[in-house]
Amino acid sequence: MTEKKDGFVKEITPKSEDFSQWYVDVCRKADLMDYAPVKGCMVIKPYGYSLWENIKEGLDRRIKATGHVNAYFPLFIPESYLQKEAEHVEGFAPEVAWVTHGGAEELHERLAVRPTSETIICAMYSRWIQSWRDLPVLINQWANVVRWEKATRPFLRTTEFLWQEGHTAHRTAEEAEEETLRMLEVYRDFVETDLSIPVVVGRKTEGEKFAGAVHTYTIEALMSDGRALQAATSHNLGQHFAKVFDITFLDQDDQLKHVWQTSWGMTTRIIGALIMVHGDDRGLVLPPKVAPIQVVIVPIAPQKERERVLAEARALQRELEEHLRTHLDDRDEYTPGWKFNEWEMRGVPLRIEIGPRDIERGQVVLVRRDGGAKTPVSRSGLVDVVKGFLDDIQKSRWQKAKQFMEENTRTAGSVDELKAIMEDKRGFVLGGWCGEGSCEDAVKEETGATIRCIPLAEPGWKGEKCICCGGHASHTVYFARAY
RNA sequence: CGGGGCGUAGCGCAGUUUGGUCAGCGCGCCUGCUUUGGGAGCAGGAGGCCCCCGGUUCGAAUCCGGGCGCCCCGACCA
Repeated sequence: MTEKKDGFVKEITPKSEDFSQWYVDVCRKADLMDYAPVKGCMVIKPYGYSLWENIKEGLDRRIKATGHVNAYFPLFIPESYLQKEAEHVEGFAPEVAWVTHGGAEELHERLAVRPTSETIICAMYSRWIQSWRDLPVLINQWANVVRWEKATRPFLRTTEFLWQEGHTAHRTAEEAEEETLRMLEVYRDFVETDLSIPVVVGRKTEGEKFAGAVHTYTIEALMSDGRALQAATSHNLGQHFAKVFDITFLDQDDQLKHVWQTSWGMTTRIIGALIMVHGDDRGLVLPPKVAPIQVVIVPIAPQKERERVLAEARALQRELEEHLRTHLDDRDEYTPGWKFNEWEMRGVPLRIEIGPRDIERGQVVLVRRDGGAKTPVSRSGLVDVVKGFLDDIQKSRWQKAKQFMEENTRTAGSVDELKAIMEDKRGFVLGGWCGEGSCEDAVKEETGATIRCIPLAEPGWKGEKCICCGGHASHTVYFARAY
């Protein structure tokens, strides 16, 4: 696997040869994660975790800017709590991990390791909320959750994963709906702006919505193998949980009422999306805004000039690190060429090479991860130039992904057409839908594609008839095979 | 839960068909010297419960039973 070609090392299975293997190779070669001893669990290694921290920071900032505060609820949920909301139990029961013993003693009531925190949080809200003056409650938590999955893949589906879950309670149905959409927009903005991943914004069908929700909104992204991935969801819970957990408040009109609730989340799965949207045959490609290292400096230091070059490289680093996440790779045991390949596999957006030749000319060489173009740049005023490059890389990631999504969004008038597209090209397919679950199921059975969402914005093409039954299409929806 | 693949040095693998100089290779690691603009070279060196348990046999990495684990692909989920 280590043979060279075009000067680049091939340690990664080409995408075109085996996409799944490519994905796993990138996860490992980019040093994002390692497999843990427990089935379906992984270690998020420092480089991967640093990426997650940057994602967290960008999203957390937006969550707080919309008036939410962070809190932390317990990992363990009494079984009886989980049982309260019928749809919710049914949805999560098959994948809950249970704690049955504390030390040697068997527990009187089993404890669920949270698969999501609606129930425990609602139980607390019912104690905290009494008056309309207590509303809205706008709380978010960053936590780990566990879902006992049968088939797992790094980042995309792991037994334990990290996420953020927002849980809010409101006075009116309208306010809850506004909140649900507000947070959907927060996700869209974050994913599109910081991750350069274009998404389709829409509502889930009854069959695809969250267990216990009135309805679920989603942002759906398209991976470079043509499969869709749900990047984040926002649920309008209505009063389902409020009723079973007895979350009531006395309103201004002296009436006792149930609150209206929402919940919304984004997970470490988004890292999988980042890999699959931007990565290439040489490895990871990271958008500068979330890259753990935005700029890596690789000194070209022949023995005789070693000290001189390193001194320059260090000066360069001091200058840049005030503004950017910078790393100087001054390891002596690797050659420059080795380092080039290494940092490219790890997706660092911009590399700066500095060697004796550059010092003579008062310049450095900038090399973009996307495209790999080498540009000599004057040493003076470098910070602004580098920032300009990073902005441009962020933008061009976006444009490339956007173009890919547009080119891979097709239309179908029948199940046969959809099926042909799914077998050949995949991607998003717009089609008419009558609104019946039976047609949704039949399409899935026949083509492997599910309804990813009913878009909120006009998709620019209208399906007149249901692609399945031929009846009147009440919606034009996005179909895709999904992760 | 179905289908496939795989467990031998830190990693990637060969060896298993046909039991016996079979504990091997590449990378990595350690020491030294020479090197440094796209994974450097030479020399020397360290490193093993061959996944686990049982059986067959004079003898098992290899054959037979039974476990366990991991990966991939499908169905369910973020």
